[in-house]
Amino acid sequence: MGRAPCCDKTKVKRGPWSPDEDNILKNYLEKNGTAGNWISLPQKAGLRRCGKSCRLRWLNYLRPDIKHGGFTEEEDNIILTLYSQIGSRWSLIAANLQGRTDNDVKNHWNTKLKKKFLAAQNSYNNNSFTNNIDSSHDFNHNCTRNYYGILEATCSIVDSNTFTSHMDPNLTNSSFQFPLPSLMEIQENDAISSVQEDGYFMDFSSGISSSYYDNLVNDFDFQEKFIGSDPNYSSSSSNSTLIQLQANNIADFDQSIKGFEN
DNA sequence: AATATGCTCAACCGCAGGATT
DNA sequence: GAATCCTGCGGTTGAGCATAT
Repeated sequence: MGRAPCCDKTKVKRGPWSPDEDNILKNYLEKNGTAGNWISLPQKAGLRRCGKSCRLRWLNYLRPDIKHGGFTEEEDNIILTLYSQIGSRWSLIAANLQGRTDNDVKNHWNTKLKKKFLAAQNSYNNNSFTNNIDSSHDFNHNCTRNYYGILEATCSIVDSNTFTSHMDPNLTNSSFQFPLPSLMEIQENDAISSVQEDGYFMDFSSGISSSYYDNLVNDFDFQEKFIGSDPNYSSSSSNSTLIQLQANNIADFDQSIKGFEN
């Protein structure tokens, strides 16, 4: 047996709401609330509308705390960050934005942010990263995640007066971005990159997916250097596995980082 | 000025799942 | 336990507006 429709569609009004209807709904809800039942609300309020339509109109437009107007850059960043972590869970994303509804966020994503997001991903993923480190130099190194979910690494060459780039003699420090194949595969702060005296390392103390691992090893020419218990994360009840990957090629590091310069 | 195309966003739809009968 | 009700959610649609040709 099929599900009964929530209302008789031949007897309710559809389409855009008039100012009068808005007033009736707003006044009724401010006085009475929903009383826990949207389906019976339109009849009580004197509206020829489906209960679902009333609910949507209230939640997405009439509620007093709704913020109308364009999204700020900060809001964009929050949406992009959360989308990279949880996907299209619009209601959860909207819950992190004061005064925004899931419908607003979804529309904004579909019309503006999706293109921005995909363009950024394609741009990073099309760059092949050859991870070459000149081990004769000392680097300060730092990794953060930007709001596209891309891991950004910044290398500063500490002993810059001894460093000579083949591509650019003036290059003493730079930053590059390390594309992630999938935004959901590594949790924030799981990857700790480091430049050590014998090469470029990425350590994963918890949760590296097999596809990301394969990507590092095959596409980016990393090799497995160490796999075992991580002393920094072990406790009496559990141990974490440490996977350490080392870059194979050392030769053209300055060329690589120049290619990923901001 | 007229028409085509693209964009925005309010509204609708169907489904999932929890609550109630 | 099954049937039904209701809410909330994400995907989609289409009217209206803006811009390009």
